[in-house]
Amino acid sequence: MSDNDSHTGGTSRRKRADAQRNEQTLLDAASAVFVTSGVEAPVREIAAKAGVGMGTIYRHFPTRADLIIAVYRHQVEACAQAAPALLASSRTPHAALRQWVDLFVDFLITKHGLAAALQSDRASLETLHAYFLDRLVPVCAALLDAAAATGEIRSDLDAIELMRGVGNLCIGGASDSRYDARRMVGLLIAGLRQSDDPASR
Amino acid sequence: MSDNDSHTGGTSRRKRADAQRNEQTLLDAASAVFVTSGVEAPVREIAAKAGVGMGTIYRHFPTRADLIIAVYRHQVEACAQAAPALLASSRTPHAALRQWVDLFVDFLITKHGLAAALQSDRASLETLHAYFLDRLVPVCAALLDAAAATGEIRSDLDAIELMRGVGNLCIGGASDSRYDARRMVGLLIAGLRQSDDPASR
DNA sequence: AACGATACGGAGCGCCGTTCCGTTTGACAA
DNA sequence: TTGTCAAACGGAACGGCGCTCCGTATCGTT
Repeated sequence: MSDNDSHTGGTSRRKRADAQRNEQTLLDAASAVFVTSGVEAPVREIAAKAGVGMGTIYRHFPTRADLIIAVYRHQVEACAQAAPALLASSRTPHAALRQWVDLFVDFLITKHGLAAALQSDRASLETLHAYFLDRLVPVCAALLDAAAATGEIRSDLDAIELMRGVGNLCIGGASDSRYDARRMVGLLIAGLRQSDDPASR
Repeated sequence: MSDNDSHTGGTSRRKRADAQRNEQTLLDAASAVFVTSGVEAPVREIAAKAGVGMGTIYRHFPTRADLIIAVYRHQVEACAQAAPALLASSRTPHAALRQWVDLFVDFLITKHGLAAALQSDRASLETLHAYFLDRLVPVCAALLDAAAATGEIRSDLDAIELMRGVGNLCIGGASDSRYDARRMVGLLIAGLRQSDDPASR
């Protein structure tokens, strides 16, 4: 629709060469800055690192969310596509769910501040929110449904809620030796198990 | 200790009346603004609500953390002091722990943005961090130890870690019908149980 | 070579936290 | 009551930030 399509009206206008170069330069710069300063790094810092002006960065990525999404799209995609394989290779759906959540957690805690950005209700980040949810919630839901079908876990929990919980647990998970996000998420997933133990209630 | 004592050095200087009034006015204003705009509300908004200048608010509460602490001190204290009673009245230490965490969660999710502020690593909020941890971690540790002593729960978890996990889960817990922080925390606490079920591992 | 269309750069605006200092006010002694 | 001064006040001002806007430069085509 709004894409610069290469077929409507024949071989129409393609994106200019310098624009393509700048987009890639910006992605590389943002990726580097996100590592050192987190995803909330000043826009000016990214622009400076890329050696471009403020206008350029906003033209390519109108909101910070667009930039973050572009930088991490590949890894999110990989995470999403790993689910079916895990489900097929694991002994139980619950094990597959656990492994998949591990992948997601690894991704989140290595991206400084991303988990926090994901949970933030800042309006400028709603696109980010939507992207992650749209892409990963169905994947998570499939794993959840499979595990619920075998009776391994309770079935009264939405994928959205679980993902938000996992995302929340990953906030501040890096660079703090007193907090291990992986362990907390492990607890959460363990708590998900259907318990026949009457003492639990 | 740090109070303006009325005896040291005889009847020495007491705090001026207008200063006392302004401090109370500021606490009331901040309390109101925190409800409507969250704990990250602009300082100017609080000053305006109280009808004082910028200088006044910073003189009474040098950092935002000081203000937040002053506003919520009573409730934190109540939460801390509830623990022994719960431990005495509950049938098991785990039940006491669950009830106490419920209290803590109720407190966090009703204060718009407080949970997020607690986890933020902004340097200006380190006082807030320290206050909550100093006050509540020992309380939580006592409950945790009691439950571990009976073998009800695993014993390899620090109170700090649990509290951070619970705090994290409460982020964004209000005003979002798709996410129930209480339920997530319930899962976490359930996952804490010592499981003799071999299928869990 | 000439000319649109496209993209670029950075000055500028508004918001925010924080500081700083000239002015006002309350408390106490004379 | 009045005088005095430390204490407290208020808000202008500064630096940093996100974001916009438009004059300028560059690309790709004729």
